[in-house]
Amino acid sequence: AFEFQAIRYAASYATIDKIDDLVKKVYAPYIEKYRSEFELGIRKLNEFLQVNDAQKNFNEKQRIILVASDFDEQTLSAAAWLNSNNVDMSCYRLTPYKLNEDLYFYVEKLLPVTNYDDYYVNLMDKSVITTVNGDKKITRRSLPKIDLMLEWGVVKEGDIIVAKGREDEGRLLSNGNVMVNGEEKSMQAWLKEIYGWSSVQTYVFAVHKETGKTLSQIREDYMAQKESESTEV
DNA sequence: TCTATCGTACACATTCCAAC
DNA sequence: GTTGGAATGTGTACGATAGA
Repeated sequence: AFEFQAIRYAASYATIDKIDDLVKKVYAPYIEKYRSEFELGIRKLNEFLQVNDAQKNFNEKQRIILVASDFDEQTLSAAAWLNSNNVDMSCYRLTPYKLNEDLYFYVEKLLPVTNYDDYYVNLMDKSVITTVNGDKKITRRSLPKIDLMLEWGVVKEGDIIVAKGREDEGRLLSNGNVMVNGEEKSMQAWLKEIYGWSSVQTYVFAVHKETGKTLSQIREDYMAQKESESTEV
C-alpha cells in the first residue's frame, strides 16, 4: 500500500540530521558526476530552507503528504488515525479538468480535518460490502434511523405517517415517536398494534403521507442522492 | 419474482443488586 | 452513596418462509 511506502520513506529520511547528509542523498547522482559542484547543492538547499524558515529546525519533524486521484477508505482511515495520534500526514485528491484547450487541477484537501470519526472504518464492519464489480452495497444494519432522518430534514416534526395499506395515521414527533389519538407511541409499537404482528419492518410499513413514499424509500433515495453527490466531480 | 409475515439476533438503554 | 457488572427491556435489522 502506498501509504505505508510513504511512511517508510518518511522514517528513512528521519535519520538525516545534517544538511550535508541531505545534499549527498538528494544530489548524489549529480555530485557523483560533478564533484566540484557540491557547494551548489549546499547553496540550493540553504536557499530552500531559508525561504521556508526551516534552518533552525532542520528535519526535526517529518511530514507525509499523499496525493492521488482518489483514496480508498482503509487509507483514509489509517491516515486519520495517524493524524489523531500526532503524525503529520495529509491527503490531497487531485481531479484534472479540461476546459476548452486549458487543463486544470481541482485540489481537495481530505485530511487532516477537525473530526476524524467520519473517516474511521472498521475492518470487521460488514455494513459496507464491496461487490466483485466494485459497487458498494449498504446493508440494513447500518441504515440510519428516524432521528437522523429528522436531522436530514427528509421528514419533519408534524408530518403525518400512515400505516401501509391501512387508514391509521399518526403525527410524527421530534423524538421519532408518533402521536396517535393523543397518545405518544414508538412507531414500531404503533405499527405492531395495527397489524397485530409480533414484529414489523417499521420503515417499510410506515408511509409518509405528504410524499406517498415509505420511510424506507425516502431513506434509500436520500442516501443514493448523497452517494452520487459524493462521487460526482 | 415479489410481498407479507414472522422469528431471531443484535445494539443500546435501563434497572437491579452486590461489593465497597 | 457510589460503582460496576449482570439481567432485563425495547427497538430495529436481518433472514427464512409461504403464498400470490
